[in-house]
Amino acid sequence: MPELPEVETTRRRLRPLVLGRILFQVVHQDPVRYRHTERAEGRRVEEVQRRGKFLLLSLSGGLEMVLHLGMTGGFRLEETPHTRARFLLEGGALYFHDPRRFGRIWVVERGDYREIPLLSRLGPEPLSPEFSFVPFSQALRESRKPLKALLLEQRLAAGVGNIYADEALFRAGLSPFRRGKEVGEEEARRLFRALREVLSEAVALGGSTLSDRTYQQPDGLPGGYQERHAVYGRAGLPCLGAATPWKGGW
DNA sequence: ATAGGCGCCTGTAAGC
DNA sequence: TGCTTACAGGCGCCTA
Repeated sequence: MPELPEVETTRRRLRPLVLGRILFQVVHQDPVRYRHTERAEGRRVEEVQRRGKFLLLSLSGGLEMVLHLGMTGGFRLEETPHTRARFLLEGGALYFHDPRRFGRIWVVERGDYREIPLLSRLGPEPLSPEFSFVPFSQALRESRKPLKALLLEQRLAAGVGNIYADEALFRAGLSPFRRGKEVGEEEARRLFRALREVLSEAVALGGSTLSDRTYQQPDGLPGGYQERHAVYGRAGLPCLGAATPWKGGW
């Protein structure tokens, strides 16, 4: 569930905690999920960036630590029953918490993503100036897949998951079952715009913390966008601004 | 090219 | 109350 807004919020909170510090050791017992972390030891953290749902920590010596939070991954300031890796840093420790263990860590030569195929084929950042309508609508129309599936693929735009795919489609007034190639110019424009709006609003509010509280910031703070969800997790609930649940069908 | 299914993983909700 | 089963979902992978 950490999607672009949650990962971006994590990046912003994590950055001041690690920037310029030496990473002494990454302690864990899972060399399959957390690859080559020993390469990072003794390196300084030079920058903390995000690409789609990936966190990218530039390390001294031309290395890079890539993290994917999976569904339940996140950083905590203290140990938890689900601490999977301990980051021992100059000036303190950070704990990688991940109950379902879908999170992954790699340490690679900077920019060498051969071990991380998804990162290599990621589409454009939807909140960057490089996200432009023409290639977006062109890619839409080249596919017969349902819009929801297309949004989840990370090719049209990087960082969109279940929550924001649903929210953007709803805001654009498009059914998730519509096929890419059936979408007209005006509809494509609405989707393009809705994606940017929904994602930037969610970033501004610190992402979405669902009722399972699986996503939270290192200091335990929740996000604020869950209260704005128009559709995600709202099956059977009243429409926003309406008194009774929707009784319609598809 | 696309669809469907499984596996990974564990907490929680729902059903009996 | 206690047990079992279903579900959640990001992603890879396999088969049809």
